[in-house]
Amino acid sequence: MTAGRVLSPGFHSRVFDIVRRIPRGKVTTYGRIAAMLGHPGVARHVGNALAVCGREEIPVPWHRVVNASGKVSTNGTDQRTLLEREGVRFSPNGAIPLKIYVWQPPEAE
DNA sequence: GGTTTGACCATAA
DNA sequence: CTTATGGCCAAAC
Repeated sequence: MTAGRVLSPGFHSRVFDIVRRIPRGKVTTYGRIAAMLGHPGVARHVGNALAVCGREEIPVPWHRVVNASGKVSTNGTDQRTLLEREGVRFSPNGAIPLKIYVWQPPEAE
């Protein structure tokens, strides 16, 4: 490889690819997606990518992605509504029990 | 091409 | 439980 300076060409695209693989009724966290991509510290970009996805109206189930606290980072109530609609139950404090609803990929590497 | 911005995360108090 | 702080790094300006 000539330069070898390729770290993440089109990071957003990779994020979308992961989010599309999330099955209905399951959720995942930003940091976890970042870890899947091989970058444990780029959780912020995962959220940023999804923000762009909403702006570009890209068909991605972004509502299935929450933060490490199990709460939605979006200000709107739409995300919670969509999740409950998929069968996800929220805790009294308004957070999701990740131990139950977190999506665990079949194969990790 | 440096500066600003984020749909975050871990830790501390 | 909440609030505050530092760090992480790509994309947009």
